[in-house]
Amino acid sequence: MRRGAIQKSEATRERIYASALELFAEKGFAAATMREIAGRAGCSLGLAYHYFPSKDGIALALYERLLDEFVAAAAEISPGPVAARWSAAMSADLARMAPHRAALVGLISAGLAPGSPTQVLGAEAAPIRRRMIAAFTAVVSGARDVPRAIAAGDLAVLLYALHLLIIFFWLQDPSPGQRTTVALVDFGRENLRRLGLAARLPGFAGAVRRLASLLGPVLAGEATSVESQP
Amino acid sequence: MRRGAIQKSEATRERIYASALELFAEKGFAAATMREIAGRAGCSLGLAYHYFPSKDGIALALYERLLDEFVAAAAEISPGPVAARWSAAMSADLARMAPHRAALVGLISAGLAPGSPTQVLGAEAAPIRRRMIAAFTAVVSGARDVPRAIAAGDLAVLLYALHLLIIFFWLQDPSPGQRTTVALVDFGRENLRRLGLAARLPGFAGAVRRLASLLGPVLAGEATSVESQP
DNA sequence: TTCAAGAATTGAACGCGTTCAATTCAATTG
DNA sequence: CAATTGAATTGAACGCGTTCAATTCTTGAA
Repeated sequence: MRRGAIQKSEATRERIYASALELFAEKGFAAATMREIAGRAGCSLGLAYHYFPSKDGIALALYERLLDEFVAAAAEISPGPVAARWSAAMSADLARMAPHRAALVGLISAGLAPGSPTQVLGAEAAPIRRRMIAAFTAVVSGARDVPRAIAAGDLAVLLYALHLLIIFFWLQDPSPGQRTTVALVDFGRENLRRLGLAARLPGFAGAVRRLASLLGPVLAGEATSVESQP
Repeated sequence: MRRGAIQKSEATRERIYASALELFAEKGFAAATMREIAGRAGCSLGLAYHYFPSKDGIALALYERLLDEFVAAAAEISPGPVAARWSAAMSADLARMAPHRAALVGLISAGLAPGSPTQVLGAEAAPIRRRMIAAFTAVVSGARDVPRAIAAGDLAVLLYALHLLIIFFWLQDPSPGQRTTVALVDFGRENLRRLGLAARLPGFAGAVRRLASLLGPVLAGEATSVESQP
């Protein structure tokens, strides 16, 4: 096997991937069948399984591309207040994901089943979650207006949790064009803008630290194993 | 057909329901097969589908029982501060759901697929969501310490949204005994206790109203249809 | 040119959730 | 006591995602 063959197999893989994304968008994740995906790609059913481990796996490949784009885009956001940087990152992410809503719904649905390799809070997806937290740390660190009382790492954990919530909501948002989700991002930006004021309130910084300490280990994938109690 | 037959068919239905719950708990929702459920109930596969529309439908029947219990329990909570009433409702709900985590994971997973009758934010589940909002309205109304600036209906919508979030998190919570979720409820109670102070801050009451106005229509199932734009 | 080796590709098969025409059964009616 | 009616029940069948032994194709070495 040589250069030509590698390109050919890569092209086949790409054809399967592309026809899958088309069908997911056309008829939804569940209604798109692997046989139809293979058929449109001009190959047999078995070959689709040679290139992808499962139907979910195709959606996962899409998600990983989007993840890379998110991380790259987060590093490029122009300096400014956290509120502006966060909302820029979220808006751009939603825009990138918009054409793939159906595929991502399928992924999330599979990602809730325990034992699945794509489980959202599962051990196998921990590296993905850590990359996202790192990306949000970059978003926070590039801002000058984050109060001293609030650790950048804590804020990054909370913004990632908020990101997860907003994506979940967006996938289900029944409003036309998902405009409620857009309004939710606006709402988040307005309130993030008041972070400096809020941080002066007694108890606020402590609450942020506490919430981050609860969610952080779960999201980063630490201390999630069940210890035996004597 | 008379009394005796009705009782017999009800008993059959209950046998299928019970063996399904057993198997969900034993091996998880996905690994429990309809053939095995029917087999343990001592009937044929087809009969299970005579009594339940689908595998998800069995989990939905469980959820509806839990919903009834939640509504009834919410009405029985002793008077006191909102924080205490909310945390009592949540703790009791988690305790009731604990034995059925696996079944509920299956339900939630199905409830994210668009077009499914069990879709969490879908039109068909709107009556269920309205009942939950009504139950939370009762929780709020039974408290004397809710600030005037915050409408009971708005707070109920937000507490229901928080309930959904906490249940979602609980279903995925990898910490032993889901202790992180318990800590999250404690955290919520502590912060709800400060609602009176927070309500005095400029902008807080407005933010509550705004968020409730965004989430309310989606949760209550209003204005979710796509209007044609001229 | 021949050949062995490994990649690319196939399609039959499995168990799953689900459907449905057919059958059995029990109870009311004439 | 049949006859009838409708519910309770069955099991074969369908299409799905997935697996895998078998086959074809490609390529570098002899």
